Amino acid sequence: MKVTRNTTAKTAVLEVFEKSKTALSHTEIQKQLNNVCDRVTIYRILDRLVNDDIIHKISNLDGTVKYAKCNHSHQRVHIHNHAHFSCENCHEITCLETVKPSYIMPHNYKVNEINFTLSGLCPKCLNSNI
Amino acid sequence: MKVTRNTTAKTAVLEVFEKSKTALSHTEIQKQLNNVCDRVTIYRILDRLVNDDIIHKISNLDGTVKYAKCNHSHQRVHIHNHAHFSCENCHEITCLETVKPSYIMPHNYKVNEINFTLSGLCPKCLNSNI
DNA sequence: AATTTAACGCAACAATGTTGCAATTGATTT
DNA sequence: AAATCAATTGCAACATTGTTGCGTTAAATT
Repeated sequence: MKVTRNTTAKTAVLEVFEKSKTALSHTEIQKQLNNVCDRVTIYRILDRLVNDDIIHKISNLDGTVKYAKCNHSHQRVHIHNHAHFSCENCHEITCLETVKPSYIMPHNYKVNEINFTLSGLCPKCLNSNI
Repeated sequence: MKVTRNTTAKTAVLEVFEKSKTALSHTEIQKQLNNVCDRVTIYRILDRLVNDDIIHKISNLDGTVKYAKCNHSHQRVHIHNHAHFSCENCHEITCLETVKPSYIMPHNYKVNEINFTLSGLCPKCLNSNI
């Protein structure tokens, strides 16, 4: 098996995630990194972190892709089946770790993963009367 | 209010949707149209059809965007809150019109729209023992 | 048939993501 | 501490996807 290394670029990316309470796009991460590393390197780090189950990928309704740190606090095996909220006003994406949808599937489908994104107004924007 | 016109390009795009049982990406539509119109025109037609509530936009887990015809059969006012299934093997996306998730939201969020995508194996691929 | 303007084609651009390859550097071994 | 190995990086080049401006075309109405 491949050994993964703790490089300065990877550490820097992880710090950005640590500081952020919301999900981040590649571009947002790049801006915060301030030329710590190349654009391509960020893509590769994100790929690795997703593979290692350290972050997860979220694709938004408008087609944009964001990443967020996984919260492993309570589970041994991490499951990504929680919901995300996408604010139409500030465009922030937050994980709704407590929201787990229930649903009934037709027969003959094998479900491996679910993606549940709700959009509307987040508490912050709702309170400022948009 | 703007008047929308029935152009040959728009009719051709609608025919492609009519023939297809699954959701289609811009690229897939373009291939089926065989130079009926320009690439840009397809984008503009898709935008119009989404606005007119004739098709809906689905953004997939992997970041790809697809479109599918809306099924207005039983409702007056169309709601897009049904689930989609994305097959990991054949990459087809189908609407699961009957699947509607139930969930409980934290306070202070205003939900306008939901996107619920399940991925795994569709009946066709499940039966061929992948 | 004339008129109006929605829709179109084309070109050019912007954003996002990918790939190949030589150089670098983290981790391990000697 | 130096040598070794390969994971990781930077750079350049490319691919894909989506957008915008503008002059032209063609639906729909008069």
